[in-house]
Amino acid sequence: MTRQKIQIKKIDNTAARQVTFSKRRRGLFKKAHELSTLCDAEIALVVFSATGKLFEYSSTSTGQVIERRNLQSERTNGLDRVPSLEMQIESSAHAMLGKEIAEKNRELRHLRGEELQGLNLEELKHLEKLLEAGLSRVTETKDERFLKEISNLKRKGAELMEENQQLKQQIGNSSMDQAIVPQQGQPSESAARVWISADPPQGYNNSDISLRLGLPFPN
Amino acid sequence: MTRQKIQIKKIDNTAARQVTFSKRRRGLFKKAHELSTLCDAEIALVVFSATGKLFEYSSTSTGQVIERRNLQSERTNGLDRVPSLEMQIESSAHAMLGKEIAEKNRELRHLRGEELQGLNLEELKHLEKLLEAGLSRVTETKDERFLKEISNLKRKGAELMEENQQLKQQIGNSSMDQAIVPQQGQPSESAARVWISADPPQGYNNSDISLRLGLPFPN
DNA sequence: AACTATTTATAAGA
DNA sequence: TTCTTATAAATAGTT
Repeated sequence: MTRQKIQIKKIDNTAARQVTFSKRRRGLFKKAHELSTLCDAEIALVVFSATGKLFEYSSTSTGQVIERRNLQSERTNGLDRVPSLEMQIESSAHAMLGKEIAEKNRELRHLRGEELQGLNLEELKHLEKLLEAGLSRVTETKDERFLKEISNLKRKGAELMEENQQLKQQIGNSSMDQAIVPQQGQPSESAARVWISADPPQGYNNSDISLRLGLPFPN
Repeated sequence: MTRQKIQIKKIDNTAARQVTFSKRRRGLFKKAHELSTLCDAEIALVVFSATGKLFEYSSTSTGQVIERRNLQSERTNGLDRVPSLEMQIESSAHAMLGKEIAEKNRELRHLRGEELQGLNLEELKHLEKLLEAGLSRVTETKDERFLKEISNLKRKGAELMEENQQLKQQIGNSSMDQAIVPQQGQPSESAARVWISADPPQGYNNSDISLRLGLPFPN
């Protein structure tokens, strides 16, 4: 556009082309910057050279402008959205996770005895075995838990009985020296009062204990 | 840049700014196109006016150039990647699906009687009930399936017996007229030969049938 | 990278 | 918005 007007078509000479690319690229970026400054515009300019080198200019951030463009073109039409390789990967990953969830749901329904019509006899038998095994393990664990509670309670009961005995002895001893303790009850009755807010002192069996302590198995 | 040189700073007058925006935008797009043509460059130019209007030029497709840019900057650094609102949404959806799968896996393991140590007595009891219910449904379905097979086989057996009877009669009749049929056997024995490649003709019970027809429950 | 003749872009005005 | 036009800016070809 000086010395001689040129045709706007690809420059054949490689060296000349690269020189022109450098010059014009600078000019283009300058113009882009002037426009954004003068007119308060948000601009992103991405340029790949013929050799694949990336140059970019942006008034703010290229990513930000691209995102804004995506939102904009999403609103107007659905066309020319950037599919984004990552997005495609994410989508297929999403689909796979969805399938996995569907499969697990199917498994769970089967284990709950639902939707069995699609299963053949072999599968039903396998499922039954699975459930029997699971059930026996769960029952076993539950029973172990019960037994542990029971032995805990037994131990606590024994400890309390022992403490009770000691208290009885204390009371018996001090009633000889001091008049503070009321003398109208039998020693066993006054000792029993220690138990009022806890457990009955005597005559309980294991199941009695668990119920009276308000354990979480009311049936 | 003519009649008078201007400062590169925001034009205050709104009307003047809009005029300049139009003029310079056209110039910028023209320059971008010339660069892409002359130097075989791939260009995307995205411009938002101060009023939010979107203008874009691209030598190929804006989306394509953006995608190429994303790949490029992914290779060089991890910076300024377009986070993309959708990508963020996808990511959190991904995380939620992941959690859902983890939860379902936990449920499945519990139903298989695994990892029960984290459950309390209430939960164990609930799990046990669930398994009992599931197991009873599965067993029921399985047994129904067995019974259906059995009645099917009974019906087939009855049909075959009837056919057998008819064949016996046919043979009995034709042996009177023709010498082709060998006479050395009892009528019942020659009739029995019809069964050779199928089923035994007589003396079976239901379980016999099911076994001999090779049904899919060998145990 | 620098020069410069020319073309091109465009500010201001209509 | 478009046209005009004086002038600033960009740049093709050369060094």
